[in-house]
Amino acid sequence: MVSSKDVAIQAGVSQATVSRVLNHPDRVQAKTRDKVQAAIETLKYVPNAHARSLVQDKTKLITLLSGPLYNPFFVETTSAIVNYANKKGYQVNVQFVQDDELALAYATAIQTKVAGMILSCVFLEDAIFEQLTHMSIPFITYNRKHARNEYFVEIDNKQAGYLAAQHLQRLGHKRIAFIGGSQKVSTFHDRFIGVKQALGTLLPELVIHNTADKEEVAKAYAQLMQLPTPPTAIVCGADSIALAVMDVAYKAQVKIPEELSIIGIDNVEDSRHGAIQLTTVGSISERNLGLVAIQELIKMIENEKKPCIQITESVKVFSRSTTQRC
Amino acid sequence: MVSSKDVAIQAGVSQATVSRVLNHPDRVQAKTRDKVQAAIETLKYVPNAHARSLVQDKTKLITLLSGPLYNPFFVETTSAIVNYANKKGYQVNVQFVQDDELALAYATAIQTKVAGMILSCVFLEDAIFEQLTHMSIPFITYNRKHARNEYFVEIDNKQAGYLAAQHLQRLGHKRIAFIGGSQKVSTFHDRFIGVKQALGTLLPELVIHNTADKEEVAKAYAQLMQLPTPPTAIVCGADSIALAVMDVAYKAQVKIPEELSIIGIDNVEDSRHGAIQLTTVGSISERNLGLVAIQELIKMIENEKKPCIQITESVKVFSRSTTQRC
DNA sequence: GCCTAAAATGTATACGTATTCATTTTATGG
DNA sequence: CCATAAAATGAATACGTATACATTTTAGGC
Repeated sequence: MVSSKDVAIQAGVSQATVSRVLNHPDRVQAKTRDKVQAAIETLKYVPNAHARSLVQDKTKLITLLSGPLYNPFFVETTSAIVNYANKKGYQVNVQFVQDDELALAYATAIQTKVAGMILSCVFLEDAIFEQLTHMSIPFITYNRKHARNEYFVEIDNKQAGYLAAQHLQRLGHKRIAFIGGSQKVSTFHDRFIGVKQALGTLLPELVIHNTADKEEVAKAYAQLMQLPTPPTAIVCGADSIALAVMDVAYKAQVKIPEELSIIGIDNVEDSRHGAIQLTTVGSISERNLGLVAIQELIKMIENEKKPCIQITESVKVFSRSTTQRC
Repeated sequence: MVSSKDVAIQAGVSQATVSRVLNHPDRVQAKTRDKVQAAIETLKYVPNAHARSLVQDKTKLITLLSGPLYNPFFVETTSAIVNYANKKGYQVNVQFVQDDELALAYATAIQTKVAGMILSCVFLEDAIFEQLTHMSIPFITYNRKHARNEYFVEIDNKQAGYLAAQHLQRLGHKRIAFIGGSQKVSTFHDRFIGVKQALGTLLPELVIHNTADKEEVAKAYAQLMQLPTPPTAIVCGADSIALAVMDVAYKAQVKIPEELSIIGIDNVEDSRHGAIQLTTVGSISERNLGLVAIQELIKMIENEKKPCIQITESVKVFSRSTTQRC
């Protein structure tokens, strides 16, 4: 490994000067600057980011703890986050964490001294909040939020659930089912509250929580459809769930929306596809939540101050082709 | 920031002992080990990965240079790569790089002393190869490969192109178009060669290269369909392109496959979706290319030896519902 | 040409860890 | 109980960089 010391020798200057050429080019004469640059080229020197961040006690590194990519929502947010951070000169350490491995993910993530952390996967009650605060690491959550109600970017989940259920109700549906994820996370928790607000009481047999991946959605779907009187419409707690439901429904030759109406929440890119045309609820501004979050995080990092961030985007129904009058 | 020195003081031992507790617990008495562990808990000490990698001259860090996530192929590979690497104790630095920003991506990626590098985005002729070799950084490419023909994992792209075109030909199609990406990358280059082998000469008006994102695909599609005699079938150089074509076709009320047959290459997960059912060409084993690549890379990193890796997976047609007899 | 201020460069040090080598403590066997 | 080997611990150092401080060089004004 070629170090700044090697460059210094090659250029006939001190190591400090090499460092200055890199960080404060204006503080060094043009002549010596050229000598050093030449030496850098010759030796193909590249500065060691670890040493740099060790001495400066800061890094250009951000850790992203995202949900799994089989959910297109996280595809879009991950993409936006990584690209924006890179543009701003930050490297991004990515992990796709399943809820049950969260603790491990935190542990490893914290070892790398990071400039900041951006996470989607937080439980309502989660110890990570204290830990990050204690280490004074700037952080922000997107999609989900913590019970402490600080530093988050989300859509109005209650309203989203409400509008989704209301949409089906207004189309005349009476037997409306709900398929969602864990109630331990704010997203599904709040969305379900919204659904209940719109519908009043839901029959327990028509409510399925804790589905995560495609297989579990398929199981949930099967369970609903083999009921004596199956639902005529389903509110899916997320577009990823809706897409999975559509998949199994199509494969079971069930016509959508003729035989079954489906509505999602998130308004992901995929839902707009000509072959999908999923009716869904999403933010009015159509801003990418990940992008909003990373922008806020970088502001926090670079301004060193932490005004409490609480962003909740208003939502509306995007009516497409997977719902129709009952 | 609390350091191992602080822990040492708290526990009444030397810093060296703290380090030993962390790295060679067997080399320290149970009693002192407990004292140190207690101190670690009390102070919430977490070791600094930068200092560690500085002194050891190695890291548990891998850089991934992936293609953009609007291509579902990269969604699947990124997911597999990151998850496997994490399981093996590596952090993954991710960048989604457009071909035109490749140089910048390399530059920043190299600064972080990494254990290895895994990249999809390489040009056939690309200086990165020499640079990585010079820095003796283990690396591997997936999807694309370099002209040097070393350290890659791919599918048999020529064969894939050949089979895709042949499939349409056997269905009786005469006017077959091709939409692909840059010919500077091995993937599209080879796939197009295969197409030509199967079809003999293609009319120049039916060949469109250099499409990257959705918009460009839409333009390409429009260009083809407003020809005096439009094609009856399209070979898409990648499933992502095929999906984009389907999107615009559906929105233009063009029936697939009745009015237009479409075949892709990659066999991504999305292509199996009930609402999509894209006919495509993909590896027989259906192994995730990214997974294969990361497994090989980690082997290289941990065995320190570098047998040349050249993996080309055989392919076949997955016939679904976007192609039919002309 | 000399004095002074300013600019440029060099020297020394710190960051937090792992490890080599030296030293101390413990265990073993007679 | 002592001699010796082995085990455990401590002291010192290196990794590559940035920077505060010291020193040298340059420029400016007379």
